[in-house]
Parts: sequence; C-alpha cells; structure tokens
Amino acid sequence: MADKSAHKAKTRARILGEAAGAMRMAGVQGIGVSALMQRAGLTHGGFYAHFESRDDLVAHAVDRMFEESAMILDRFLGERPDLAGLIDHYLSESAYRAVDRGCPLPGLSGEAARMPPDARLRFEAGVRRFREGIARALEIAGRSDGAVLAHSLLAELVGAMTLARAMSDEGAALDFLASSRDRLKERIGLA
Amino acid sequence: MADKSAHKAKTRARILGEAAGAMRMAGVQGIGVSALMQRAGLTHGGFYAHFESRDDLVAHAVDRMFEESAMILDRFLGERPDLAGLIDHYLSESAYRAVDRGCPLPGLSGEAARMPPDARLRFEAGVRRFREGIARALEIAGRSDGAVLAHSLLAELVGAMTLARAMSDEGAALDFLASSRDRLKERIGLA
DNA sequence: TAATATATATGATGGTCGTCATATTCGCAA
DNA sequence: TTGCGAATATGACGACCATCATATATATTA
Repeated sequence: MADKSAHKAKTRARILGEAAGAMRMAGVQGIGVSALMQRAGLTHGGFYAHFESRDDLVAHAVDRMFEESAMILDRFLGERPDLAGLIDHYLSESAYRAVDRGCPLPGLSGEAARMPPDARLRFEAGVRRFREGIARALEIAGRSDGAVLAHSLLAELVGAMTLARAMSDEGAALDFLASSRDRLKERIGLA
Repeated sequence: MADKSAHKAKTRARILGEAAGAMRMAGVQGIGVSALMQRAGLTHGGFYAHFESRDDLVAHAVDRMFEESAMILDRFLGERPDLAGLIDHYLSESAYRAVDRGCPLPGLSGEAARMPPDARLRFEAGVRRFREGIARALEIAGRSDGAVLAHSLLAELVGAMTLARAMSDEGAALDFLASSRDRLKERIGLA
C-alpha cells in the first residue's frame, strides 16, 4: 500500500513536471489536459485522480516552477549573496535557451493577471520571494535603498530576458543579453 | 460602390480595433473569432470576408496596436525628444489601467515567440522602432552609448509595467511604478 | 492461487474553436 | 418598382477542449 501511494505520488510529480515545462513554453493556456497526460506517458482519463481540476493543476504547476528555480536562487541570494553571479546566470545564454526549465517570470508575468486565482496567488508569492531575496542581498552589500532598488533590478532582469526571447534573431538576442548583464552589474557597482 | 467599400473598410477597422483591444487584455489566444465579431456588433460568419484567417487577423491587430501608440511615442521621441516625459507617461497610473489601449509590450512580449509568424514579424518591428526612438533621443541628449542604454531602459520600462500588472495589490503596483519612474529618470540624469 | 484495493485506460458528454457553404439583407442602378 | 451586387447572417462541419462514469489492469495480501 505504501508502494502504491508512492507510485501515485511519483506519477503526480511527473505530470506536474511536464505541466511546469510545457506551460513555460506554451503559456498557461497553451497545453491541454490530454496533450499533457500524453507527455507524461499516460492517457487523459487518469488526470482527475491526481488533480481536482485543470485550475488546480495550474496552481500546483506554478509552485513547481518556482521550486525548480529556488535552489539556484538560494545559491546566489542565500547565506553569501552574489548579485553579479545572479545577473550573469539569469541573463546567460543557457538560461535564454532553457525556456521550459528556467525562471517563469519572463514567460508568464504578462499572463499572471488572467491566471486562475490560486495560480496567481502562488505566482505573486514566487515573485515576492525573488524580489525580497534581491533586496536582502543589496542591503547586505551595504545599499540602504535595497528594497527600492530590488524592484528596479528585477524589472530590468525580467524585461531583458522577455525582450530577448521575443527576438527571432538569436544573435541579436544574445548581444542584448550580454549588454544587459554589463549594464546591470554596473548599476550595482560590481562591473 | 464607393460607399459600399468605405463601409466595409470601416467595419474591418472596427473589427481590428476590437481585436487589438481584446488581445491586449486576454492575450493573442484569449479571444475567439465569434466573441470578437460579437464585440464588433456582428456575427461570426462575416469574419472571413474581412480576413483570410485568424492568423491574418492577429498580424494586422498587432500592427494596429503599435499604430495606436505611435502618436504618443512620436510626441516623446520625435522632433524634440523628452525622455523624462516618456518615462512618466509610460509608467503612469493611467497607462497601468489602460491595458487594452496602451503599449502592447508588457502584455504580449512573453507571447511573441509563439505568435503566428507574420504577427511576430510585425511585433518585432514595433519593438525595434520603439528602441530606436529611445536610442535616438539619448544620443540627441548627448549620450554616446545611446544604442546600448536604450536596450536597458526599454527592458526596465517593459519589465516594470509587466510586473506591476502582475500584482493583485493595486496600491503596491502603483508604488512600484512610482519608484520605477524615479529610478529610471535618475539613470538618465534627469531626476 | 484467489481476493482486494488502487492506478490507469476507455469512451462519452456537452461546449467551444476556426472555417466555410449557403442564405439573407440592404443600398444603389435602371 | 425591379433587379443586381456587395456586406453580413445562419447554420453546419470536424477538431479539440475539460470533465466524468465506468471498465480494466496491476500489485499486494491472504
């Protein structure tokens, strides 16, 4: 019996992982229940054994997205904050390419206002944690205006990746990211 | 006959206007053909007398969105550029509220990569014009690094409005916008 | 091996989507 | 007034959507 529910939990986690990936790629509305279950190697019918509704899935998928980036965030904003490292990582070429595994903000912020209510709550909580981590790092680095500056840095980080991904010229996008990294590090006096 | 085709052109323009508004609110995928035609006071069937397909509509609707903001952009980035004015306007409370009539970048950039090809081309063209206008204004103001700085300012403008609209606490969103305005004007030495 | 509990599959429901063939309405010309 | 052509409406098509009732498979326990 323990084995059974362990298996079910693993299946649920697999569905959530696929949802978190697919929704970052295609948007929250961009993947349907049956396509999602197929990605997880299942058929559509079993879905409601794992989730109350599609909205319930979306809420947990949003959580999952932030959990996936929590470890990386903790590395740069944890005990010994490294804002320059965060900037370099957040706007790196590999982050640019890992649409389905990276930070959900560039792809989904524009959609946040029309997410199902639970999903939106969780999304906002994720944004808040990110912003507070940056603010804390800035204050540890001796900036008295950490809270305000954190908003501004987060806006530029998210805006830069969003606009880079909107460009179809990949070279131009990568140049844009490189110059954004320089500019941001310059702004916090770490160039 | 001239009257007839003038009428048809007006109808088409009305459909496009509704589409440009609705898609900024609900996303490109968020409004269907029949709901759109209903908004325009018509029924769904006549749609294909005006557009080849839904993708064709999306492409022209994107153009329409940028046309709607072209006049305002020209006011701040035209003959006599006023970057501080642009920042104050772009991140104003009224812009924050006019989701369906304002700049399409905050709402749709995250969706750009999955727009139909024609629509994406037009979206990118709109972004480029915006960015080049900022770059030109910066250079007129005597900044030698205008092209690079323009990327950065645009990223923060778009990121700030995107994140503000993602917040469900309206007061917090407006505070965020106010501090973003200050920060941006400070960055270009116009505080 | 047989019985049971649980996870997943099958298949159907009603709804909405984009698309199109066809019918209708309407304004101008004769 | 009658007829014509263009603009719009009606209604239908197949595809997909979220959801659910029911059937099947699978694994553990007896």
